[in-house]
Amino acid sequence: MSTSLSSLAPSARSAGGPLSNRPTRTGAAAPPRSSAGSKTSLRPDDGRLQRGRRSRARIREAARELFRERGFDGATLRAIAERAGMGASSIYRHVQSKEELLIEELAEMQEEAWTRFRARDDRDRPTAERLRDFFDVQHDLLVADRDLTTIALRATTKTEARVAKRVLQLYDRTIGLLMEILQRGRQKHHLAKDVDVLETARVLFHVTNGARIPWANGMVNDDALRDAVHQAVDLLFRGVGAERG
Amino acid sequence: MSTSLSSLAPSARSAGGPLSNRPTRTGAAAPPRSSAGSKTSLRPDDGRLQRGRRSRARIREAARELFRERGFDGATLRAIAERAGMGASSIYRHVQSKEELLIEELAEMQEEAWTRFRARDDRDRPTAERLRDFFDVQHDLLVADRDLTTIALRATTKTEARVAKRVLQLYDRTIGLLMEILQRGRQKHHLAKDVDVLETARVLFHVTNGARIPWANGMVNDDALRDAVHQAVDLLFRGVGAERG
DNA sequence: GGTTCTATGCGATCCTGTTCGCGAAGCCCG
DNA sequence: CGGGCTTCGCGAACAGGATCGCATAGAACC
Repeated sequence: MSTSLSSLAPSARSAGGPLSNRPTRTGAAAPPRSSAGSKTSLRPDDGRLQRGRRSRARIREAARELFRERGFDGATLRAIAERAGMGASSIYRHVQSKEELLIEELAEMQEEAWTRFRARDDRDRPTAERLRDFFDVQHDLLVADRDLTTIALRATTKTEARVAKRVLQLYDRTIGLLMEILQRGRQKHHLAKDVDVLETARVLFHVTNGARIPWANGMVNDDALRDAVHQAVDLLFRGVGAERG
Repeated sequence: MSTSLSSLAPSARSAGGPLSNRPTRTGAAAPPRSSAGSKTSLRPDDGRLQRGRRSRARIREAARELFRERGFDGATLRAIAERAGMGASSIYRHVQSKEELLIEELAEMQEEAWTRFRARDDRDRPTAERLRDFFDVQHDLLVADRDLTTIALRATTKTEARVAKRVLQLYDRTIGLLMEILQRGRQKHHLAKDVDVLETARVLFHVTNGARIPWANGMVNDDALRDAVHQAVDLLFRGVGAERG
């Protein structure tokens, strides 16, 4: 529980990744969920494990369907369980929390966004254009699953949960990908030479993510969101300060 | 319930305020919760209303204390009720949801931040410096109540709830205040003349807000957060694009 | 005074995410 | 085959936020 006002309080404890402070390496997906120190060889063809994987798949499918039908909050765990053909508590053999079910899809979507972007990308285009393009791809995917934005954000606010860390990892990954684009831009002298690529990537990420909050709440429509993101990129590139002397 | 994937879906429905799309006015707190169309004159000295206000005050006090003692999630509604000397369900006569209790304090804190800033501000200083200063003030207050950031964010993910809208209003207010600073900067020619002040304010807000997420999760310490915010402001002012010709 | 309306308050109850203890079935080893 | 261990699954139960219907007491109006 907690989210205490004081518990984590005093300073440090950082753990790498672009969101924290050390410019570490980016990618690398999370390891499987089997507890780290298990000594058994964990043969993947174990009959039980096979059954487990099948169950897990059924759960994910049921969850995905119900999320789309009723939204995240409307999709009861008991309903998901029923559609997956099992009791509600059994779900917890495969998943740590309800949010995790959605997070997995967020991860998948993110990968998809990057793949699509790569497919249409050309590394020689202007950097700002590439960025806008990536955000467009991401935008289109998010519009289809509005809850992803929302719940990812929400998961981020459950301080104790491993889910929060997981989401932050995903965020990190996107930031890393943005860095990749920016790095290329620096090579091609699209960027001012004193620019901190990591910091810029973070800013880009936070801005676009933040802009989606009012959107997720229906205060802004899809197109306006897209425009806002584009504007933000432009703004960041041009800078708001008076002309430099 | 809901947070549906589709319910709010198709476009528009916007409602003013800097976060949405029309640059409307900023301030103005929410009206009291009594249902809008009541015909009674609602005399504020009504004995029942007085009692109500006292109860409400007790609730807020109890809530604030318990939030500090046990954190938001750790502070049970039943515990709050007990300390306020009433049954749990009675709280709902005064408040729409638990989050609302915290949101009220967020609002208060925000006002406090602005007041403090005003006290030490000098409108003739460089714009970037004023901005950094405001964020510092805000930072100091937030460090004292870490949950505020967290829960405000969480609240924005309950899309159907009025609390979400309320938080967005608060966000709007801050954005409006940032605009005020920027506007002054434009007058004093600290800004490039083609800059969209509203958009800039939004970007500033989202960046700083976003940067607090990893901080709230203990991935980044207080000072690093402060630095990140400063860096972001600088970045935005200087722009990351190659020198303009 | 009696009637009616409204703001409060309360206890019971609901709903939903999550935990617990138990048992069954599969695998390995001797 | 028969123990030991692990993976799955289950129903019961818990916790905590929220809702409901009923009760009470001021206020307003006749």
